[in-house]
Amino acid sequence: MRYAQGHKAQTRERILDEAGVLVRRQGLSRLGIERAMKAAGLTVGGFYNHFGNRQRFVAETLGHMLEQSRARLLEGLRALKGQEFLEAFVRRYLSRSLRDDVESGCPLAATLSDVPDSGPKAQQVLAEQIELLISELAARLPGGSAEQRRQRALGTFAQCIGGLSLARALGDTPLSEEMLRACRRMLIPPR
Amino acid sequence: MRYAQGHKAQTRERILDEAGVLVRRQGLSRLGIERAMKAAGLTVGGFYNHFGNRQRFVAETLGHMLEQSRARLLEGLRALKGQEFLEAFVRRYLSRSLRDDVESGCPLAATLSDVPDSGPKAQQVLAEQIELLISELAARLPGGSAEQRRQRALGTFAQCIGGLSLARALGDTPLSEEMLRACRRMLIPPR
DNA sequence: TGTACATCAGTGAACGCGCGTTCACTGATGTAC
DNA sequence: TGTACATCAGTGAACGCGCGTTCACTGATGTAC
Repeated sequence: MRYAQGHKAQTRERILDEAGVLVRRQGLSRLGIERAMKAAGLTVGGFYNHFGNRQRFVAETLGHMLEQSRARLLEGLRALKGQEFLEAFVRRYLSRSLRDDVESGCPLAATLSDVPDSGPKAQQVLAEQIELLISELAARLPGGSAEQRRQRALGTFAQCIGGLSLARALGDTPLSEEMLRACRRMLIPPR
Repeated sequence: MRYAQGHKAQTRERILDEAGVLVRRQGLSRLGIERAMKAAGLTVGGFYNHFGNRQRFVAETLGHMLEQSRARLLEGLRALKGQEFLEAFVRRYLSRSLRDDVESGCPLAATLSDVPDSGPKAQQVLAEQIELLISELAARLPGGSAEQRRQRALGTFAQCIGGLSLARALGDTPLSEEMLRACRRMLIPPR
């Protein structure tokens, strides 16, 4: 081999990392090959040494991003259970900081509507990642049976995603703040 | 004047109608001038007789679409109030038919993430339309004070949007159905 | 140890394509006389 | 009533640009002898 073992794999990882940043900023559909390569310190031509074509690249970037973001979303919450976990998760998700920190925040909101146009592979990756997140939520949420907790996980997550998407789209308006607060209160009723 | 009064205005309306269909199918960011004009039975060149540039066109299409869709969303529900209204609205919104009927269904899900990149005018239009919908919901939902009903409207709507977006992105998977059902149940607790 | 060769990650120029925008033109209609 | 002119919605070709993709090439490294 030409380089130290894993050099190519490292480069590939770096491209995916940088692509993830671009996608968070501008959405899946605007992910450009030249821009992603440039962000990784490379030129366009080398792209096809790592990825078959743009569609496969998009699907891989999506998976890479969602893996990272799922880990970050649950970071430090692994010890919590029940009501405590619910409150911590919702407060983290529906926060001004997650709304404004587009680059490291949750990419799902900026990504969901582009997935159907990004090919079946991307859709499959999305379904897998959501399933994983829902399972992890369901395992920690309060509630009775496993089925009840799973339903709660689905509903809670949908409201988080919807609230965050709306708050981001509403930008700097007062309505944006109001939206975050209303969703938090609905998911965490004051005791 | 050259044509019967209002001819130009009618053409403009037709372009916006057709553009709306395209946006529902492919999202705001993929709205192309040539395609929109062709769909309206015209050629590219005439576009600038009606709209200043693409960005303004996108904002106008967004407003046009959201006006239409708000009317359709509340159609036939104007007489209902309180719990009855809530149930009817949620059942209509979080249904398989609204999920699959992308072309006449709610365009917000396919549009939200593109708005920040579509200029300040588009963002303003979005905020106005959401405010209108929230007000109409708040006026009809069950609950105590006006403030409480407004919060409920915000939260309910966020969950509807989130659930629909996720269900659409998940496509034909079982998870998609599950998502719709869980959100419906969470918003309409069985009595 | 030294030399020739093979490998292959990355380069850089070129391509065809779709896009937003511009612009000189057309031709049907309304208006002035 | 008839004729010449003005208006203007719509046409169609052209433009520059960014994009995904291709491909001949480079040059640093590992391997064979």
